[in-house]
Amino acid sequence: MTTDSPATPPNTKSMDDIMSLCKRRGFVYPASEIYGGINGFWDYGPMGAQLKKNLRDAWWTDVVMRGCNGKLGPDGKPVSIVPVDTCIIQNPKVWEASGHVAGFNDPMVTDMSTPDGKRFRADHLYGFSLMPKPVAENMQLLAEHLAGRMTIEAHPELTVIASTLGEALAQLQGDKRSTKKYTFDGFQEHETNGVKNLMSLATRSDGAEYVAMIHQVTMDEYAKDIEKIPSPFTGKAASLTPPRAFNLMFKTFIGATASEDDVAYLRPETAQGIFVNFKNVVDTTRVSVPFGIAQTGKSFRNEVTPRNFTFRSREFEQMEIEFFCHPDDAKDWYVFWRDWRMQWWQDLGLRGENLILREHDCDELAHYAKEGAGTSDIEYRFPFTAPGYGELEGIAHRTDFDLAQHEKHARAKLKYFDSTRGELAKNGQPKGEHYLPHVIEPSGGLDRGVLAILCEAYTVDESRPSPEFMKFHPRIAPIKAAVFPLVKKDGMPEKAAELHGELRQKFGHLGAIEYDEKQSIGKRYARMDEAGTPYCFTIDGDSLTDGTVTVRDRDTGQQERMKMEDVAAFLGEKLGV
RNA sequence: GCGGGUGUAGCUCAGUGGUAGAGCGUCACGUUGCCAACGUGAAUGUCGUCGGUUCGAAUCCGAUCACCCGCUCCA
Repeated sequence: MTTDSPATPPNTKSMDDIMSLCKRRGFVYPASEIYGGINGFWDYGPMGAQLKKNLRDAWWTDVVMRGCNGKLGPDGKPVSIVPVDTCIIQNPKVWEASGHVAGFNDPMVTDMSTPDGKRFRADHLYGFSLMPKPVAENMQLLAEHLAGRMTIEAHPELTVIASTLGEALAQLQGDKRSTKKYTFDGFQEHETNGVKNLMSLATRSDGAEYVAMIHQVTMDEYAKDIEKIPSPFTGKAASLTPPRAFNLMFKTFIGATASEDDVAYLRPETAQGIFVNFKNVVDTTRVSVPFGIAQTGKSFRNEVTPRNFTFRSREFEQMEIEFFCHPDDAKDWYVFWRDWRMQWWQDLGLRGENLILREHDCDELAHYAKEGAGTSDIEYRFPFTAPGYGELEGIAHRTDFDLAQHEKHARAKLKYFDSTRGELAKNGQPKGEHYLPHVIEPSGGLDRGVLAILCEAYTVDESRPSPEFMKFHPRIAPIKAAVFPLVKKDGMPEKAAELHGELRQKFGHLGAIEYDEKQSIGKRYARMDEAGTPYCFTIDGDSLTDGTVTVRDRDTGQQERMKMEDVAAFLGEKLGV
């Protein structure tokens, strides 16, 4: 970041206009639109599917096949990456080990008064309340209270975490804070409007009589009186966050009977498929640490609020690398990946100050990254986040958290034997070292990448005949080139069809090569501008006599003339092949 | 999850109780020798969905769904 340059204006492009173009030109459609759509899901049309494939291919080629495009790692050696393609559905124990199932399946409350922000299930909080006896004697009033139709001042004085009422009672009876001050004549269960409570007469040390109640803290009480509920850990009031349902995991059933015994989950990240195959890859493919395993694929999360076009959707595709290295080298590799991934996005056209690299502060680090060398985000300033930014890719030092978890839960030996380390033996060879590798995880969002590229490419220039156009980098443009006969006569269509066939044969594996003879030449150029086609080749009268064609550049509108036989070489160079 | 807004042709939108419209785009034919050219013609609508009020609903009422914005949330 430079400090003396003027502030970049926020991204002022209109998201409505971008979405409109995406629909009009077949980039993105609302999923199952003819049925009214479905919240949080989007489909890609012909243009979008090819754009997305081109981005995925660029990643696959540059990261996996070319090992960071040939850039040497911090150890001075070529970067080694191998791909896998693992299942969306894994053994449910995978997600127990990774922590995805246990912590985030139920409404959770976070206790901000504890140093580490303890989190517990909302329905596991039980409160101990006291009511003056005269009120309790009026059972009608009490019933109204229990049904939530009226409030009487009976906020819990004390809370505990328990999964049942009985467990709560046991805990409270062992808690000096209550037993020191009160004597009880025995708790009995009462049920009012389906709500079960334990109630007892209580006598305070000074002789005052109360009704004591142990009850589960209801959602209603959270909503109304959360400020007054004391922390179960510290006793402080006003320290609980409202219950939040983290229905992160998509649940499904294996087999036709669909019973609770057959529960499985759609993966919330591709990473775990890599971790559980770490040993397989090490044992079968002659890789050695440091090396990475890469995977692209769909993941699923029940987002709280899917929003902002495709930015936060419930089904999305990731491009993930888990890079395994010796713990001592983790810092170097973290820096390497962070910088190279930033460079990669820039090279695809996300230049300028709409793209930033942001190092996380300590307090926002994920649980698995606390001990690590750091986490950073590559963020893009989308029109809907401006002047803020939205995450495109996260680069995290995950330490050995995941491998350690799987080692424990699966009781598998995942330690790596590194024969290049350890003290030297008598013969001068290292003795080797067993260790659990640390992991640097560059995890990118493919759909978010596509969205960023769409937003970046969208350009309005009122001075052009076609003001609205898409400035895709040629490498990811879904249509690579178009061939036109200037007019539909005099043998021009035949000549153009010939060139079209040749280009399609040579470059069709990279993207579409279009042929268009409909309507005026200006309209055809405009159509291609809107689809983001970088080059248009036009056959005119001269083509028939001297074998030259014109090539028009999308961004400048400039034309130049070249020999027809040079067209393929020209386009190949522009596409970087 | 809460609050606000929007929903009519592929896109942008008009239509406030009485025949479903415009511009652009698309397609066809003609014209056209390089930048959304011109002429003629054509196709395209569960008016988001369901229900109610009414002789009659795109229009009024209710519910619901989707999208947008703000809050919240996002290991």
